[in-house]
Amino acid sequence: MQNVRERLELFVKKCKEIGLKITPQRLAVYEVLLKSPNHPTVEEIYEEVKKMYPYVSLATVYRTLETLERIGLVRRVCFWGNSARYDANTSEHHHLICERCGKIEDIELDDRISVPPELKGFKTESYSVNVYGLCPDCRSNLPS
Amino acid sequence: MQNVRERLELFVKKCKEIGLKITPQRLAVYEVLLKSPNHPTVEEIYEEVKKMYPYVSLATVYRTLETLERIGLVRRVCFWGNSARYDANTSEHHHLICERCGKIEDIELDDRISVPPELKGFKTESYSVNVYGLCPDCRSNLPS
DNA sequence: TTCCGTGCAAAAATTTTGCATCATC
DNA sequence: GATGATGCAAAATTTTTGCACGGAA
Repeated sequence: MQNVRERLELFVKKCKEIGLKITPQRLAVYEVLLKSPNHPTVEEIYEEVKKMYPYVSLATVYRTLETLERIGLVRRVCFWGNSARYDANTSEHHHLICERCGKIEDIELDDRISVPPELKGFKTESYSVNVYGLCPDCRSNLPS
Repeated sequence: MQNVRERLELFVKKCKEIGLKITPQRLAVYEVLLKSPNHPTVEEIYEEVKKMYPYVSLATVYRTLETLERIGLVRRVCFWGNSARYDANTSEHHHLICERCGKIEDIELDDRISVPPELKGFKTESYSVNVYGLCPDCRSNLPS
């Protein structure tokens, strides 16, 4: 989490390279995502950004997320439920997903998978593993 | 694909066990999913089901998918884009996803990952690997 | 006959878009 | 000052829900 500042600076640098303007809203959205331990929905990101910029628009959040995704700083992860979730950790990493409530946590795995550079005509670039299961809360409240 | 019949029979059996009624709409939705080589959106499933049952309602498709998911016959896979996609292959298997257009294909991987039965308090049950890359079409039409 | 499931339509939730204004470069 | 980003509101899309009717058990 200490590298939030660094990563924001990288973001600024990248924006300048590409010719994107650096606005407080963009920085705020990315910062929220960087500081978020889980994988927030758009609505959650919006609520958080509003704490800093009360007049921000939800449309701006959507547009910013789209931009961040396009330049590769954020990845859309939508495993469960109806709304997309976002993740600022775009490095190779993995997820633990509760099949019951949809909770998502990042995990480390010891094993590696070797993916061929080309598969079914696709040029492969990265992979991520989703582990499904039941979270502690759902294990205790098992009804149904 | 030859086991569509078997799997429909399993479905019927499962419904009887649980006390769910067997309706033509349910069978049709599941059949469409079983025969689908890719991962259709709800709308696509609806269109396909309508070919057999022109008066079927979209709400029924949504409700049926929810039911199928609940009894474990179908999994929601929503890697990209805005709408959920469904997959009748609930066994351990993996996906190849185009980062540009969202195309999804099932793949086989030689490597296995050993997942501990318990992880961060979660009781783990299964996993799946998503490989990201560029599909053949997107590789040729590369304009960014 | 008894319920569960369906269809329809309306409502709710989510995402996108048009346009005038504002801020960054 | 030029251009791109924002805010607002409206539109489009996707998903859920209420309720009366119909069909499966």
